[in-house]
Amino acid sequence: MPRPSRESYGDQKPPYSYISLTAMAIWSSPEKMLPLSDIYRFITERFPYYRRNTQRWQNSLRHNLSFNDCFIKIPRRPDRPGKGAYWALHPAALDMFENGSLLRRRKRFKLLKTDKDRLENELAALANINRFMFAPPQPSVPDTTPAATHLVHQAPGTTITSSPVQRPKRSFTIESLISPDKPSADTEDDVVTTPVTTAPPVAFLYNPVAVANPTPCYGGLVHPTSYVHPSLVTGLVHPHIGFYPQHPLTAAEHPGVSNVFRFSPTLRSV
DNA sequence: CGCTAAGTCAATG
DNA sequence: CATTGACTTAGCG
Repeated sequence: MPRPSRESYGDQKPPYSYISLTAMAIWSSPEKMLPLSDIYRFITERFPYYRRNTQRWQNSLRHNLSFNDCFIKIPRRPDRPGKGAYWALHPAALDMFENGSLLRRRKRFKLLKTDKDRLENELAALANINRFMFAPPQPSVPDTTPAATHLVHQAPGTTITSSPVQRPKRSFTIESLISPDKPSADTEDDVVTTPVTTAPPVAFLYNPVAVANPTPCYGGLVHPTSYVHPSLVTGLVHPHIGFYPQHPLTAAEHPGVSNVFRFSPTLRSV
């Protein structure tokens, strides 16, 4: 035996809840988001216990994904093969297990209805953008070089109803759980160092925790974990979606889609 | 022990 | 694959 390698619980049930397991899987991925199938794979590869009764626990796990606000479903980019959406962690839920058991959180992570609705709107809009961005003609994926050329445009009536989501807490504990397997010089320690920027950053990272490195955008860099004021947002950057300049989508042309470009109070720095 | 998070079963899109 | 509900099980203060 070369080495035990994995956190070998053998065939014994690991001391983690489905939520913990799922969070680990998602967090271990480069993009911080995974399709269901990959979440399954992560779990079965690491924990032999879950190689049996798959029907049962996978059903439960799915139940968790839908039921818990800490998981957000992000539409798959049409130009990526595979089925099902991607699942990510809600940025505000990263400290879910902090000073708590991995078997049972102290409290359930629940979004305020208002915040939940907003998120839903944004994600719905995201799906719309996908359709239009990857329309029939040809999939011009503006992934690598954004080249945005549009001015800041504060959406009319963009009220920043900053709900009292105080999160001055720490980072993630899941991180350490999966580290033995993943050296990744991923997230540095300089997290949280760049709160509210006042200058150049002009893009809004839809899923701030999804990208390992700062994403170059029009006008400067935006740290994945930084808060970007809505008035500075000219487009949207998402690791899975690419860059979307605000221009092509005006409230007028695409009613109901404009709010994609508004900053969501629920997605502040972590 | 009580509270409530977590897990199960299963119907329904 | 995803959502939901009704119900059971079980962590933890």
